Amino acid sequence: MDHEQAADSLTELGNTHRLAVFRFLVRAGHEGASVGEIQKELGIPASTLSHHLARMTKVRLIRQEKHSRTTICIPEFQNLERLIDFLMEECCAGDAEGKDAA
Amino acid sequence: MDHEQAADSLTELGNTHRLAVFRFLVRAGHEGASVGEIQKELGIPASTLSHHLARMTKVRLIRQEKHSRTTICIPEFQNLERLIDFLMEECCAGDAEGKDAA
DNA sequence: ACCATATTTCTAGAGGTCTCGAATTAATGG
DNA sequence: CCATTAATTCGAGACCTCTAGAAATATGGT
Repeated sequence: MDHEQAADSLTELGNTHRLAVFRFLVRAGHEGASVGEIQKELGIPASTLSHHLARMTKVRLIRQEKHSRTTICIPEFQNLERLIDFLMEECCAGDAEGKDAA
Repeated sequence: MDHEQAADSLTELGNTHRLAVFRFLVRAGHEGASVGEIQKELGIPASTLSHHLARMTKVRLIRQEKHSRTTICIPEFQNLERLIDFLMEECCAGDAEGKDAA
């Protein structure tokens, strides 16, 4: 994960709707959820939701699989892990005592 | 960590300058770094940097301690941990097989 | 072919963010 | 005091995001 990709991902997560969607998908797990299911759960207007999902897909926080009419959204768990690692990288390297003393 | 605070924190981290500053401070550890040191390291104009630091302080990603003329910035490690936990909460609860299979 | 369902694209207004020079405030040293 | 250093506040232009209704697209069923 490079700096720019991390910043982009964090920007996308920093929106109330997108964060709610992402967390819903994280809970849903590897099977994900369809756009319609997300809409029912969170009550976001379709066009707004589609816009947010497109943004999250673009930065690879999620991926979308189209099965005939329905679009399934699945979190990119590996990228979430990479993002978290990026934030904690070299944590407390400057501390006198043991590192990672978060 | 509630939803709104998480979203606010993520928004702040989602800016290239702020992310660079935050990571520099995470590396610096519990002793943090002064505004001047951050400026020297990252080469961000003073007014711009001050603006970004104020925003990060507001959402408690960092805290600022004033020692006479110099302002020391220190990451709020606990809040970073809470934020990360928030993102992973109930990860894969909907999966048939074991949870947290990120 | 026709209709319903699922989702995306278009559009546009309202509001927010980023940036940084200039001015300002505050604290220290001589 | 006066100059210097450290940092913040002000101001304004450029740019981006959010939102959601309306229109469009795509697929499947009958």
